[in-house]
Amino acid sequence: MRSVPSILHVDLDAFYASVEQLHKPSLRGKPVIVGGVGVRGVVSTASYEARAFGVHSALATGIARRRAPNAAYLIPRFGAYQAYSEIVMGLMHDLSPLVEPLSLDEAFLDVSHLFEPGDTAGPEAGARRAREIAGGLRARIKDATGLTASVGAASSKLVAKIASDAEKPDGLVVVEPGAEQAWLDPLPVRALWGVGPATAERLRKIGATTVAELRTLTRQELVAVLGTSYGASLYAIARGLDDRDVSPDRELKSVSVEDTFAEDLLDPATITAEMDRLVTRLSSRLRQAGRSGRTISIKVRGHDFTTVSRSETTAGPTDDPAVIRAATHRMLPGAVAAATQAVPGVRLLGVGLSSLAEWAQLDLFAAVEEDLLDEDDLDPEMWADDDAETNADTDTATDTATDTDAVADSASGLGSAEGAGDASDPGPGPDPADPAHIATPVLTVEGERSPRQFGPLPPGTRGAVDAARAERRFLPGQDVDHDEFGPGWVQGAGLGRVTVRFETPWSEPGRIKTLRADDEALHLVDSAAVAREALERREARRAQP
DNA sequence: TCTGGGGTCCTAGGACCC
DNA sequence: TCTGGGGTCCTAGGACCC
Repeated sequence: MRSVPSILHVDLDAFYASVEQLHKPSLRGKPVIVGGVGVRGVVSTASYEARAFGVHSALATGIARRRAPNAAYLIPRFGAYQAYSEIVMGLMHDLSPLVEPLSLDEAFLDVSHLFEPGDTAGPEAGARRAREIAGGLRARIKDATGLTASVGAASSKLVAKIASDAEKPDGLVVVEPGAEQAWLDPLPVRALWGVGPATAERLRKIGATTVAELRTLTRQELVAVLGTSYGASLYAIARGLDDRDVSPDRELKSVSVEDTFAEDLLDPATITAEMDRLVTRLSSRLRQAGRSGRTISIKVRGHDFTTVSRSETTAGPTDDPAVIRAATHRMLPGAVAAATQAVPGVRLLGVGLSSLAEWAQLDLFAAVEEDLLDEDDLDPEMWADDDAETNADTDTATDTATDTDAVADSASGLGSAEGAGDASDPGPGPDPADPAHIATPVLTVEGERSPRQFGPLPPGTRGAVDAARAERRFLPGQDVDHDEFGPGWVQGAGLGRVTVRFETPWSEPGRIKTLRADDEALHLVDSAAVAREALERREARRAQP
């Protein structure tokens, strides 16, 4: 704990939904819901207008649609969010080298070095200084991106985090040193970081619903109910005792991918085939992150939500898809049997790797060869009954590389057409002999370095989006470009038609047109490229007198 | 039309070794 | 020939966060 409120917690308000409103002028001031739009989707982020209808994160999209039938339901565009996140994290780095990202939209920041001797004169002086620092950062974020950030400043991470939440959205709360306890006391225990529904219920049973009540419990009582580690830490937390440092370089501990299927899988061959696709996705993510690992885990969720995991630990680290695939094949039958014991049907499959090691990245070209081998490596037997799907999957895998490439590319200017070209081009796969192609994964690895510097890799709904792109299926929210009508976004699709709203982040609200889904003039566009153009135009406008 | 996808951390039991 | 205690690794599951 410090004598000044020099730890900031910065949290972008309704981040995904806010980026969508910035990018889609017709949605500003309207309820916007970002998340899974399918039958088993859940809400990632709801705009504040949508929250008024009782829609919030983690709510089933089906329920959200009943509560807010007129809201816009959009799939996440992670490329765009990543681009905005990098700008915001960059602004924080301008202020301090000690930035600890928690996600794309959230970070701790240690700004101790910006306090001068006079600022430690008393709690008021320290708070004043913190307010200046945080206020300046909020203004720069708004200026550079158009997004609002809520900031909490305090003498510890614990209090800063809760403070940032206290006056959301667009809030700034500074808790003066010495005032922490009085500030925490009236809060519900649920507000404490790490106290979820289960812990809150246990605490309620022993008479604690607020922090003040929690503080009346002895350490022994808490340890008895919650266990040694958690009980002791909650005892400290209730007293505002938290001396954790802001740590900028947190190691990645595991990498995983999973898919929930619109309809339960029943056929063992299909289950295995889906697992193989996940392994392909996982190994491409591992390669991008430059990691290998020793523990291979799978996850199977049955129709009734029974969730089973199995894992196997190898002697040495691996990122070899053949090794991972073989392990999943050994574990899958038992896990599926356990998860479907009561009710048949698999709703989710997942695979992950942990006990990670830095992967010696001595030979990037070897990684490229491996990449190509992977595609050929797919067991043809597995796909014998569905050739079309095999092709779609191959496109998906190559697309992943191209997609990330476009993210890196667009930093240097254009490249927005790249993604669109690739998406609509059903031509043959990349030519391994073509040096331009060899260069692609190398760029991908380099390109990932900057996001990783700031935070976790964008989560992987990429798989679904890439599949949609490969099949030229349009999903609501996606960026498109039409040769005649110009840029816009997909408002809805179905029955061979696509409804597009022709507007851009830098235009007035635009008009809707309904087009044929097979319209050759309509292309999907990489969302990261659109975001970068929006940010660049904003910067250019700002630079004018 | 109920429940995503990416993570982190903790616990508890069993195996194995000393 | 009844059983000990600690440390580490592995596995499975659960709580929690965004």
